[in-house]
Amino acid sequence: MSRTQRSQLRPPRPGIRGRGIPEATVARLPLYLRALHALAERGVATVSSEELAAAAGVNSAKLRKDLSHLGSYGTRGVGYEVQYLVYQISRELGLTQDWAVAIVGIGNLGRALAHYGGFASRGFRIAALLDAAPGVVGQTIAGITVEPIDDLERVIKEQGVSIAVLATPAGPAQLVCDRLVAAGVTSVLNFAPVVLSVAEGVHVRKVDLSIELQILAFHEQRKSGGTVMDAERLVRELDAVDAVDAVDATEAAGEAAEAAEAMEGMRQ
Amino acid sequence: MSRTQRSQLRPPRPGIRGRGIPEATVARLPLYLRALHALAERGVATVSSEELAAAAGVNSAKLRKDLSHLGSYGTRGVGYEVQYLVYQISRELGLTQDWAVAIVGIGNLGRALAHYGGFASRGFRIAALLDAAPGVVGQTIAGITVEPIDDLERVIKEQGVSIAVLATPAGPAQLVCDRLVAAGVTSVLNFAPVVLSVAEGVHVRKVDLSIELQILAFHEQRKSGGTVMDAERLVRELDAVDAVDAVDATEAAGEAAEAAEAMEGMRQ
DNA sequence: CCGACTTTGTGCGTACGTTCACAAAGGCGT
DNA sequence: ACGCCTTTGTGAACGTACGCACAAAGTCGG
Ligand SMILES: NC(=O)c1ccc[n+]([C@@H]2O[C@H](COP(=O)([O-])OP(=O)(O)OC[C@H]3O[C@@H](n4cnc5c(N)ncnc54)[C@H](O)[C@@H]3O)[C@@H](O)[C@H]2O)c1
Ligand SMILES: NC(=O)c1ccc[n+]([C@@H]2O[C@H](COP(=O)([O-])OP(=O)(O)OC[C@H]3O[C@@H](n4cnc5c(N)ncnc54)[C@H](O)[C@@H]3O)[C@@H](O)[C@H]2O)c1
Repeated sequence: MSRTQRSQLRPPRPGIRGRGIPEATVARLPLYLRALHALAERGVATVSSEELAAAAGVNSAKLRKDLSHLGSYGTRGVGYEVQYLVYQISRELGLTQDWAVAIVGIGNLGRALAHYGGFASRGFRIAALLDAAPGVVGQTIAGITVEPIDDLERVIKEQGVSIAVLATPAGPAQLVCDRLVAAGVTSVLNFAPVVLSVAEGVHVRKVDLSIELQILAFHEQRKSGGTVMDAERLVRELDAVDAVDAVDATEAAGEAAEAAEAMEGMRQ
Repeated sequence: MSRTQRSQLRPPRPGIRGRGIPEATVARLPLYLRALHALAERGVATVSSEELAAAAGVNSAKLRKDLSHLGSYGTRGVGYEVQYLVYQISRELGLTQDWAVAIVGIGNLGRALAHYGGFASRGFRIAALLDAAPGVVGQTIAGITVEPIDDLERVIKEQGVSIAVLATPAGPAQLVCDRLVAAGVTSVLNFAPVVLSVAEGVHVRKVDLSIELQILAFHEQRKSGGTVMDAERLVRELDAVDAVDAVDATEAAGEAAEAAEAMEGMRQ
């Protein structure tokens, strides 16, 4: 058919020769790091992949594969040296240097973040707080004076901020983000419930509590809606549908587990 | 039915997961929902997958596939009816009913969450606040009185709480979680930097701001050394490296992609 | 120095997720 | 009534992630 030879069209760009660490792995490294810190504090010198994986709540094979992306840092028959591994992961994550972080939007959330001590201990220094409200600007929070948003560009540059936390309302978020990026910020942690669009090369991660709750609600509904997704029953119904081959077979199959059909009538 | 009469070619058997919606899709539905709400507020009646995808910041094919898991709710040549889609997604996510949510640990973060209005508007009713500190218990926050942690079981049951937000320090988190689950909670949104272990059937989602920052730092480190990460340039240089396959790649390439290689030598 | 034992690092099969591309569906103008 | 144009829904290719299972590598007691 006409659709085939695509594989030749694109010069294959396979894995960039080992250097690129999978995103999924990167997301787990902080987890390992935390577990390792806890072990180090307890004076543990050496840990096996099995133990560390248990502490981090992951499969041990996955942990080993993750670590193998950083290099061969384990000793067969023994495990990993805790201190050494802490250092290697820290280095890989860029935590051996200090990062200046700015928080923009010092409301309920921004305030809580500013007070939180868990950042400094990981190499993130809160270098500036910014807000637009006259009542907020000038306040001192956790030892830092809130600066006016008009000074954004100056503050970002003076402090060498490259990572910003965005905690303004949704409305001004994109605008503020644009200014941050223009001022030199290249990573944004966004709490505002909006999809930010940024230039290529700028990294945005979002934290959206509403979304998390909605995902939980989805699963919650599954649980309460009848018994726990009875697989047997579902199969039986699908088979029944196959046998009958009724008019709306597809739809019935699609909605087998529930009476969405009834809802259909509710529309409008 | 009025809607469709899909091709008879394919036996209606998408697999044993007739009703199972992929987790990745579930995670995006709230995003679509938010975009749809915004459209509805602007009075838009109909939207194409292309437009909606842009608003949600995803690929349009992905959006269509996601929606196709809910049913065939679009009209070819036209798009999706906004109101109808809002209803269908809401129903799928279980947002047509009200969920009673408890927040445990009313410190910096718990307080911010309690004050946040964005939950109620999505069908999440904050039904209880719980804390252990005598100074906090009895306070009224956002119209709700903080109850003592000793009353956890009673409160959870009285209010019919099935979703809890855990915002205590890391130390007591697992213990509190166990009590919550024992009292009937089956979904937990965890802010404490610990890996919670729960019985099967209980859903835990975690929000960890430190981890998010560390992931950003990782990417930030990759960028620094060059100016603004120019994707084209990077690819060109990587190709060069591949071709040469030598230890001494260009300096710029070394910084961008081969940094870890050099570090490799530093070990020991 | 050896052989038993432990644990790593990874090949491989499988499952899941993403994206492309297009036939089929349906509206709409004429 | 018809053909054009837009857009959906989905098959298929591709890519990424996961976890099992095991050979290789190393430790350690004797
Ligand atoms: N508080 C929560 O628990 C929570 C939960 C989920 C999401 N969020 C989101 O996080 C963001 C912040 O929430 P919040 O509860 O702190 O809101 P908030 O209203 O308490 O605080 C917002 C702060 O941003 C400031 N601000 C407004 N416009 C600004 C601008 N242009 N530049 C700089 N600062 C500006 C305001 O002065 C205010 O201090 C919101 O987008 C909210 O939707 C908050
Ligand atoms: N504040 C932040 O920005 C932030 C950021 C990332 C992570 N976190 C995490 O979120 C959690 C809460 O952070 P926070 O800043 O609000 O801390 P916090 O110390 O301000 O508040 C913790 C609250 O939990 C209460 N508490 C302690 N033990 C309890 C128990 N056994 N039962 C019930 N309540 C108990 C305390 O009385 C206190 O009110 C912590 O685990 C923290 O690591 C917070």
